[in-house]
Amino acid sequence: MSDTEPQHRYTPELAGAIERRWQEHWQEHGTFHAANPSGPWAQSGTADIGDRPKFMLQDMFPYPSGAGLHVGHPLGFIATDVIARYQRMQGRNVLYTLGYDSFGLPAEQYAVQTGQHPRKTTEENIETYIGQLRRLGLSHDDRRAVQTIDPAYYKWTQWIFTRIYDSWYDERAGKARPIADLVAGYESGTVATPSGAHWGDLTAAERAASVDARRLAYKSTAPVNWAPGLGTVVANEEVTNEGLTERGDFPVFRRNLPQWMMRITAYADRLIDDLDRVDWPESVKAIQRNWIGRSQGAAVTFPLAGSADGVEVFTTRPDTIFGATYMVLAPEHALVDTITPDAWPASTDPRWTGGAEDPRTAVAAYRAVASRKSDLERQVDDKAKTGVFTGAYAINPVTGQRVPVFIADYVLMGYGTGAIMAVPAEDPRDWDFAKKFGLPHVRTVQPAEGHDEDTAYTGSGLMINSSNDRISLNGKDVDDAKATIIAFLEEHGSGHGTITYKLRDWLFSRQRYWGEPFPIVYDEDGAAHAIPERLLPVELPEVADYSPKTYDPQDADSMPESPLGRATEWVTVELDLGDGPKTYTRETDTMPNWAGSCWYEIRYTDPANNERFADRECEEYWMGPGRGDGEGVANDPGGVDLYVGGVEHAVLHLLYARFWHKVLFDLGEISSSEPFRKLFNQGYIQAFAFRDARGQVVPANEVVEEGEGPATKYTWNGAPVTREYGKMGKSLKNVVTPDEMCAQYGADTFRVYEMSMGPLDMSRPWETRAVVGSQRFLQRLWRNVIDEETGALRVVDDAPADDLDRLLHRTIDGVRRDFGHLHFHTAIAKLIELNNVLTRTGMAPRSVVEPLVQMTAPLAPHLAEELWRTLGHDETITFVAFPQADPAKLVQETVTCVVQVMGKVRDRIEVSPSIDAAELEQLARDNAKVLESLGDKQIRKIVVRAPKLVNIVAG
RNA sequence: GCCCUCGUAGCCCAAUCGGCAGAGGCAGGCGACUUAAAAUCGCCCGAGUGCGGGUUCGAGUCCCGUCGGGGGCACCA
Repeated sequence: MSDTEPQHRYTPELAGAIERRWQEHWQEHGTFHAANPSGPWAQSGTADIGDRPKFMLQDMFPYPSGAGLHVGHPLGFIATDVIARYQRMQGRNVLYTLGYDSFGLPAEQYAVQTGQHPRKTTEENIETYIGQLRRLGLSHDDRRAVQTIDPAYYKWTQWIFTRIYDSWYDERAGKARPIADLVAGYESGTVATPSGAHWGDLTAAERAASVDARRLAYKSTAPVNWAPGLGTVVANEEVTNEGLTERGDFPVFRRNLPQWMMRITAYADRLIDDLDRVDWPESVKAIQRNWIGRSQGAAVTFPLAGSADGVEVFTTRPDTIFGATYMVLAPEHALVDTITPDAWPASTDPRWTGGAEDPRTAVAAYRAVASRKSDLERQVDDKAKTGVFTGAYAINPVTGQRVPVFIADYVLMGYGTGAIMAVPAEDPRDWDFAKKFGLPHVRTVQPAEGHDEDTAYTGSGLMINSSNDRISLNGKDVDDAKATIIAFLEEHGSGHGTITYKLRDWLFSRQRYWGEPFPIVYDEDGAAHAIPERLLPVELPEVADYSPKTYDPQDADSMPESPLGRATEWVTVELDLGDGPKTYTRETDTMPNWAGSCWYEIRYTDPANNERFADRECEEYWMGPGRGDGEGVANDPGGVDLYVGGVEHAVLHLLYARFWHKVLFDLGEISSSEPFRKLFNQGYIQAFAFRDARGQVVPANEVVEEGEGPATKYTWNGAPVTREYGKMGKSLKNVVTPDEMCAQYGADTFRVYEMSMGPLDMSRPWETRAVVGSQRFLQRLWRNVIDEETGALRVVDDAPADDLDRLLHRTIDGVRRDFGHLHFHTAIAKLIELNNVLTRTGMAPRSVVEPLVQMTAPLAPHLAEELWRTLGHDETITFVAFPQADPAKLVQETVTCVVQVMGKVRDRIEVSPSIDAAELEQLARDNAKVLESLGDKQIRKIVVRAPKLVNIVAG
């Protein structure tokens, strides 16, 4: 076979050789090293920053799993590489690299399974990734490829933690400030202490507590998500809506445990409001807004019957307060103990008591059951409302009616005030509960015509049954009623308008080994102290057993236990924190794996810096507001010019990273107030999987396909199999790797194929047999430049034919536009089209071939470099200016004008592009085919869109 | 249940502002080259846009409804 093959054909073997050669060339020359404005790389690689504009782009850095990459993973990486290369050809200084997120649960679990140290497996996995990716020719600045497990990196992760720890959120200033300012505020009395006491009257411990209460990173005992099967607590964001952990699907229980938290809730408003300043997909903005869940309403206090105390509730429907016929507290609510009497009030409905002799027994029993329920179980018995009467009554502040107070787990402690006023007539959940417990309802909004009388009414309407001797809401619409009643409540001291959020503080502790240690030690009194910068990093110690203590997944009463707690020699440490050497105890929890990814984009700008997490000048150069694509944009927050990644990080990583970024901004450490100015979500490459009659997965690449369309039959070893569509993975036996593709076709072909499959943001199925199309394109391009038999240059210096020249400029114009919109698939189509014309004419003028090679360079860089060199250029094509379209050549000499009668095409005429409407109309009126189809019909109207269309309306 | 997306040829996908439904690729067919096959080259084939309404001179595109795929949220008061 190979004897007959032309010697200089662009075969996979030749492609592979070319690719390796250029990859070495780039490596050797530091071609992709980006210069910084200051520091060691102020002059770098091929150039200094000069007065070139900058462009910073990146992928969401990968978490290297043991399985290596399949063809779906590099999709985003290839896309960003195309953009990076395109931007370089536009003359921009481009910051583009790829680091590794490498602390965290999966690495640890994998290490536990294989009995190896997580560092070893993690580093091996990273090596595998680097090897696989190197083969693709990605133009990363490899000097900037940070790894979160590197102590030189996590030193600064820990340092940022201490900065957050040493900060508080000043609501009046609307930003974070150093903790010293808080102490000064407490001292001067301009900031009230939590207890309201004078600073001077507080003991040292009370003062410390007052400061701790305001820190942005704080330790507290609060209900957290405890997953016994995982042996650690997890953040709210890491619990799926089934109430299972995102990693491993373990049940989650609510437990009160002392844990480190991040006060992300202080930033709720800014995290929502600043979404208006970034260029992100609306869907991701919607997800974040929804997650933060800002809702406007009122806090209303219901006095307790026979007591001076009251219960504060949060409601978004204060207008319905006249219909509040009972109240519900969350089972964990602090007031429950104080309000619950010893005995049931006279004539208590037996349905309310849970069968208990007295309220205290009923409440205790209900609380026990509720606390043992995992989130999953709460989901499962969904609509069935449960609860018990506390024995206490409150007073509806507008009706004066006594209303019974219940506890029920459909009210959550973590939201609002953990207490509600229940309005069965206007809330379906309250309706269900009221129905079950025989509680009354009063309609306060007139339901719309035809409303089912046996349900709550949540629609709009006019208020009814809502008046007392001081106020009447009757006849008002809902919005008007809300405003009126809030004003009334405020006037009478019973309530006020307020805003509540679904977002809760970020649970930052993990009882795991494989994470950043906290830079925190405790003194003999148990008070926490931050480790000063000079003693960072706090390195992760070696331990004999790094696996966490896990439990039966259902064992709700188990307690988390950190692996670092076993490193006894490490835990006890003597330090001088400024007041002489003392013995301290280290924090043994570690940070969640999100910590390292909260600020890596900043580190990319100056990764070799040992003095600072990033030089201020570097951060400002690459990420500052009004720079790069933010130039000329009003209110630009700065940040990475383009960030590409999957939508699955919409709340986790992207919310946390924004939060840290804003804290650093507030503290004056950085100039940008958002980390990622523009976000793009790439789609996924999915794959078909096949199962036999027993439901067993069979290898997808051995399945035979016959027939077309709905009649297609799939067989494996002659037996019919069924097809399904889903993720690529080992268990589905449908994995295709980039390594296979590079071996079979070459990296350039693989890159072009991935980019040509469809729009980047859409998911699509992988189809190996279609890859050959991309190979044919590159092969034809090669053949247009180089004689396959002799290896000689085939290009001629003749001027191209006029129509070829025009096509070239249309192509340049279109490709530029497509690259700008990340529409690589249409750009490739245009390049193929131009190349096919060259193939067909059999003659390749240099003035067409060179721009074609240049335009192909971002997509198939190795091939382009090789052809560029063959064309006689010594320099890398990397920085050669991208072709410019000549506007004069974009203007067509003639345009085909469509002549329609009643919207139907009747004729096409060639006209000048500059033809005026009147002239075109006349041409259409006189057109023979038009006259024919018009017959004797009257012309009613003529729509002229010169020069492309005329539509004659007749009747 | 609510929200967001996508439905165009056998398959993957194009179609600026509403203006000729087709740029490109795969598969398929025919031909050239070949002893033959593969590869290569040339030519060809193909849908009225999931379905039903509406707006408009004109709808794949806008609006309403509906069905199907994918994703997010869900006792959040």
